[in-house]
Amino acid sequence: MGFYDTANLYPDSSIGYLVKVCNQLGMAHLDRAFADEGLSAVHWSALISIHFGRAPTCAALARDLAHDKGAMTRMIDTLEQKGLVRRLRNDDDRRVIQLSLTPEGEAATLRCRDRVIACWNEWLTGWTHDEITTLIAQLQRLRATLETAAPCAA
Amino acid sequence: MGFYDTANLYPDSSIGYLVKVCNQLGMAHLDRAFADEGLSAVHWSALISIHFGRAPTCAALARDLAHDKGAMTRMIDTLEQKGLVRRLRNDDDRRVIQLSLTPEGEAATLRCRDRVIACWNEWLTGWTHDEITTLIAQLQRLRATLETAAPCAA
DNA sequence: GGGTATTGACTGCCGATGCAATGATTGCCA
DNA sequence: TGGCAATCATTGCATCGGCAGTCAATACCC
Repeated sequence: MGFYDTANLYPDSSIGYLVKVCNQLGMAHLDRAFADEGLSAVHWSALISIHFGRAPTCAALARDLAHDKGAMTRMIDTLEQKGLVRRLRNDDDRRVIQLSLTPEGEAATLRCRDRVIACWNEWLTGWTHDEITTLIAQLQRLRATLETAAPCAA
Repeated sequence: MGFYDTANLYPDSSIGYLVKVCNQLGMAHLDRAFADEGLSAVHWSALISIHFGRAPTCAALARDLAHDKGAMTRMIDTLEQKGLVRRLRNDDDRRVIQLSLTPEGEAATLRCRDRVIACWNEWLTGWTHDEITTLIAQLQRLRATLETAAPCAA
């Protein structure tokens, strides 16, 4: 019925395994690319998310990156100490703390973005435009499913 | 020249971001699915890799999963304490410690595999066979690139 | 054969993550 | 209005991951 069965699920054919390995390798590369900025790839993903205004709060940021809420608080702590992120209490909803980039944070985010673009363009050398947009669309579809998925059936 | 430029790199179009989120969400789901076995998704990925004989040693396992070598030693420690994995010194190359699954480890690996199959078939509901094999092929291609990629150009 | 480089397993250290619980604030509903 | 649930940020705790360094065994090369 489904795609996978006990005869065809092995690491090289498993989307989960491939996604995990691609993620680990890509993040490790970017960690090194950002080392002289004192930032990690996870830091940058938070900065760029704030930059695009898709996560004005700590909780929204955690959801956007599928990250732990508690860990996110501490990550914001360090980014704030570095002078890259500002916290601002919201007066309409006093539970909320608005996040925004400082000018230094904005500058660092864009510097890192240029490196990310360079890396990915290098990694995607030889790919056609259609192949890339197809991959993006499929990953978006998968993300949407996983975000709304109920706990797996036993 | 490349696919990405400063005008089109935003989270929803970024392969890196999508891969990261899909990985985090998928692993979190599987962590919960394996909870009653006392295993995590990362544990299972190590077990299944040993099961398929693609990583007879600790170092090879770390490479196969793009995992840290030191962390892998400790992970094997816990899997050995749980009675799922055996360590056996190799007489031909005395640096190497052969890894193998115990019968209990084999059984737990297959039980978890069934759940992984169920989860992924559910998540891929509505996908055609071609869409899935296309995604797998693209991820394999990306993995191969990332495995051999030199540090990113600044 | 001998010296050097490489590989494999392991350890200490630091920082990061996941989970659960807390306190504060708001929304909802009888 | 009052009580209950939900949301937000934060924190403590245990665990895990990445990095660098150590020691032993092997491979390579002159």
